[in-house]
Amino acid sequence: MAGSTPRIPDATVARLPLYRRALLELDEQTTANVSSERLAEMAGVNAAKVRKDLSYLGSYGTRGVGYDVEFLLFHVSRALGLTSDWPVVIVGMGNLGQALANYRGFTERGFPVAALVDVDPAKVGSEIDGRLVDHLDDLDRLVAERGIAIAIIATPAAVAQEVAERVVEAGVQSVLNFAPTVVTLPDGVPVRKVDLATELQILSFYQQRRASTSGADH
Amino acid sequence: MAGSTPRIPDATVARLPLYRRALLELDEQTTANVSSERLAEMAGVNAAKVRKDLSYLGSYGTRGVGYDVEFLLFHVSRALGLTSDWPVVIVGMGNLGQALANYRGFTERGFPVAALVDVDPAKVGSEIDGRLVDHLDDLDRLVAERGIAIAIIATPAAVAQEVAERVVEAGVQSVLNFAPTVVTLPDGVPVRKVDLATELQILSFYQQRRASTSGADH
DNA sequence: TAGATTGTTAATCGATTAACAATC
DNA sequence: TAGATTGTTAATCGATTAACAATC
Repeated sequence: MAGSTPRIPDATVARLPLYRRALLELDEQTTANVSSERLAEMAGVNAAKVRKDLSYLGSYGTRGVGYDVEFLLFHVSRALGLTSDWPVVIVGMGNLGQALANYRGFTERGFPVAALVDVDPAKVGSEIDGRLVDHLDDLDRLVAERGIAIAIIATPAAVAQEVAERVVEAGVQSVLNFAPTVVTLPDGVPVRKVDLATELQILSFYQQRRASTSGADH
Repeated sequence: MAGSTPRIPDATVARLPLYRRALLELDEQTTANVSSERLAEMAGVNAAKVRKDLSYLGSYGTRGVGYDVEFLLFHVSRALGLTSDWPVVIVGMGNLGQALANYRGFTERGFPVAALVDVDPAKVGSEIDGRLVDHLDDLDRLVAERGIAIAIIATPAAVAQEVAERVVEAGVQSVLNFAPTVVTLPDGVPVRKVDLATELQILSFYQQRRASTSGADH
C-alpha cells in the first residue's frame, strides 16, 4: 500500500538506543540543539551514519542548525516503542536470575520487574530483593494481571526452549534469553540473546589476534 | 608476507562461540562426528554459513563425512584463544557489579573472577560472595600478581571512561563495558559493550513493529 | 560405483561512507 | 549573502546464501 513507512534496517534499530541515551544526557544538560557531528561523537559512531539512521525515522532536523534535542528524543523514543513502560518477568531464580532480579537498571529504564518465577519449591514463596517469587504455573495469571510484555529467561540451558514456549503461551510478546542455548520461537515473536561468557570469548579472540599481529616480541 | 592466515571476518568471530558451545554439547554426548547441517541447527544459523565460517579457520572437515567433533572443538577453541583461562577483574561493586560478582558463569567458562575493586571506603575491605573487595589503587599490583587479562567495567557512566583508561594503564588487555556509556580506548585495545536495557529497548522496537504490521485489530 | 557432505565460487543482499545539493 | 548542517545519492565494502565441483 502507498504511504507506508520504509522499513528501518536492523543495524539502525540496534543504534537507536545509543542515540537515545546521548539525547537524554543532552536533555538533562538542557542543551536545546545538537548536530549529527556531536551526536556521533557521543554515540561513538560517525556523523554520516547518524544522519542516515535518523533519516529513516523521518526528517526531524533543520539544515544549517541541527536537531532539536527534545523533539528528536521524542521521535527516537516513539520509534523504539518507549512511550510507555514494559513490565518484565524474570524466569529462573538461579544464580544469574537472582543477579538480574537485584539489578536496578531494568526498572530504572522503563522495564519494571513485575514478577519473578521459578519451579523450585525451595525458592517459590521466598523473597528476592523484597519481591515474592511465584511459581511458573501462575504465569498466565501474572502476565494478565500485571500486563507483562517481556520475559527474561535465566533458566538452565536444558529447559530454556520449553520455558520460552510456555511464556509465549502465557501471552508474553518478546523474549530476552540469557540461557546459554539457542531458543527458537514461532511466528515472529522477537527473541534476543545475551550471553556474558560469549562476550568474553569474543574479546579473547581479538586480544589474541592483537598479541600475534603486533610484533611477536617477548 | 606470504602464508599469513586470512583475516577472520567479525561476523564469523561473533559466531564461533555458538559453534563451540554446540561442539561441547556433542562432545559430552560422545558424538564423534557432526555435519554442517546438524551444527547449523544447534547454533541456529544455516549450513552454508557454518561451512563458510569454519573454512576461515582451515580445512578441518572431511567431505562425505562431516567434522570430527573433538578435532573441530580444539581448533575453534584455539582460534578463540581459549586454550587457557583468562582471569578477569570486575571494577565497580554497585548494584550491577555485585550481581556480576555473584554470577558463577564467568569462572565456570574459563574466565575466573580474580579480583573485585571499588573506590568506596564502605565497600573496600568487605567481602562479596566470599571474595575480598580491593581498592582501585591496588589495580597495578592485582593485575600483575594475578595475571589479569580482562576488566569488566560496572561503574557509573560518569567515571567509566576514566576507569577504562586506568585499567589499561594497569596492564589489562581487553575491556568489557557494562556502564551505560561509550568508552573509547587507545591503540587496538578491544572493547565490547553489553547493555541490558539496550537489549530490552531493541525488543520493544520489534514487538511494536510486529503489533503494528500484523493487523491493527483490537 | 553411489551417496554424502565439504570447501569454494559467484551472485545477491544489506550496511557503511564520502560527497554534495538542498536549505536553514 | 555567507556559513553551517541536514538529507540523500551513489560508490564501496562486507556478509549471506545457493549452487556445485571436489572428494571422501
